[in-house]
Amino acid sequence: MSIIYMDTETTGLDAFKDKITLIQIKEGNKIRLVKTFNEAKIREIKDLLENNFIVGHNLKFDLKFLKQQFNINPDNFFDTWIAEILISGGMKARQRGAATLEAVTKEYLKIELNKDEELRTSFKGTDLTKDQINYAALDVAVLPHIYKQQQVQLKELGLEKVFEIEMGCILATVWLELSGLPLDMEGLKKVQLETKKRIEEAELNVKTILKESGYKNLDLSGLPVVSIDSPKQLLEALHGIGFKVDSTGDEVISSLDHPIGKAIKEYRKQQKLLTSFILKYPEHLHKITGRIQPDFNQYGTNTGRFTSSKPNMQQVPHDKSIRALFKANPGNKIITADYSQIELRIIAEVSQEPRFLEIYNNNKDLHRLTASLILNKPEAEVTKEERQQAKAINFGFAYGLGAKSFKEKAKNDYEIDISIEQAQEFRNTFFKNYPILAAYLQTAARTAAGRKQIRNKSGRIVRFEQGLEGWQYENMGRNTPIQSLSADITKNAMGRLYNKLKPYKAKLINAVHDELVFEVSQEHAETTAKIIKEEMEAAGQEYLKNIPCIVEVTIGESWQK
DNA sequence: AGTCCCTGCGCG
DNA sequence: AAAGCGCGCAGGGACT
Repeated sequence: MSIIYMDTETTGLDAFKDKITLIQIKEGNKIRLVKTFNEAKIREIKDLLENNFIVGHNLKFDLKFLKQQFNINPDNFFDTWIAEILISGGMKARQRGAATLEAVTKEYLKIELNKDEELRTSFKGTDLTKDQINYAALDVAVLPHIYKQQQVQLKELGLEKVFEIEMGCILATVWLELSGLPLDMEGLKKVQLETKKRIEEAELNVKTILKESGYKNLDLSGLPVVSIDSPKQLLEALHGIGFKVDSTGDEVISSLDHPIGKAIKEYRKQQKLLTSFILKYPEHLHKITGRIQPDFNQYGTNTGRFTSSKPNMQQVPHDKSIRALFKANPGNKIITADYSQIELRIIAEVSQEPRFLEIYNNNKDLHRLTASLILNKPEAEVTKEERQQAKAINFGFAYGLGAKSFKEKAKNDYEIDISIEQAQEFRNTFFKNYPILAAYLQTAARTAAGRKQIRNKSGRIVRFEQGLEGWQYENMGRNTPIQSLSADITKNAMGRLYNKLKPYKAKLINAVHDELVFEVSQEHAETTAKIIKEEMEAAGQEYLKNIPCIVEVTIGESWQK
């Protein structure tokens, strides 16, 4: 097997619509530019790429096109884009242009790549200019030097294992982006009408309250003249009924001891639902596939998490009416697979807090335990609401939430009014009952603040930006080892599942941090659900050595929570 | 008209 | 003295 350096030029960024116009291949000292694609040539390239080790920059892009257009499926590769971000400790994940081939070339070869926009987007025809040919050839010519130096870096930094996870995940990401999501347009139209009605009601409600509170600026029909969307106008209206507030921000609105507060919040909620979600999804239906085809960025955050955009499928509201819109095509089922409390299990694993370990090893409920400890009552008497509250406690306090913020959170999320003293008492009780966790968190926070970076259990390094306050590093130090390991587990699972689910023609339609969603034919639903559970759990169990990793799998007609 | 920043809010 | 972490996107407002 030899090393092949590869890049492609396309007519655009859409793997369904646009076409590959050029494949650049560097093998040994030869650079080949392939621009005609007859059957024999495709067979030859397929054979070459599928049976060798491919090095390329952001291979997701090329692999997506190669699969879609030519059914070429390389499976052994090194991605210099991911390597670069990994080596940077995730810093280059979010710095625009920091990990482009141009930037990486400059860093390792000290030369400027001619990446001017005009040239870059000019590969539409088959007759290439000299400039285009030079440009295209240079893209692969630089790769060996980058590859060699990155290999050394990955080794020196001890990043080989996590790099393997990343490489194993690339084809799963291609799979994810090519799959897309089905959207139930009929259902959507119904929800759209209902939501518009709710907005009208909420608007009328706000205006009626304004009027009844003595607001004077009325139109001919006797209703207040105000656009609730406009902070300026809304502020004026609030002044008009006697509130001496200086903004219409959420905190101000929430603190209004008046029915108008709730009314405005309801209006905003419904408005958000309509404009950010319901009206957006149809705009993203792809003309060719008839599905939503979001972008997924495999190294979207400094912690190694995916991000999703256009549309962001990681922020779909829990509302049943919205999730139900992602409905299986006829003859198919949707499989939703969730890691159960993965972050808290990771906290248990890395901290070795005995009470956490005991809970998970005996299949008990940590939120309930926390509630009972804090409220000082038997677990059996903990109500549903109290358990919900304890959930916020477990996450919040572990990651550095203070008493004051907890008080705010309790009010905003659960409409629970507690005093700051009570919040402080909760916090004290929490750490008193989980002393090993407390000790771990303190060490993690201090070490991270000192080093300004962490290394998690799979070896991933997360470096923090410079110039922050000490407490900020401490909070990142508490959270990052957990969040990043969770990301690694999910990526590990995705790689495994890409391989295991091949025979079943399942589609991976979404990836939401600790949740994977699939669409599969009815006949294979049970079998694939079983494999999904097994593989996801095995992927987690590689890191959770002392406690079980549990995945909850449901088969249904649509995406569900 | 396009860009940038801010706030607010959806998700993990 | 006090401070949970990680995202993307809509809308407003300021600016060019």
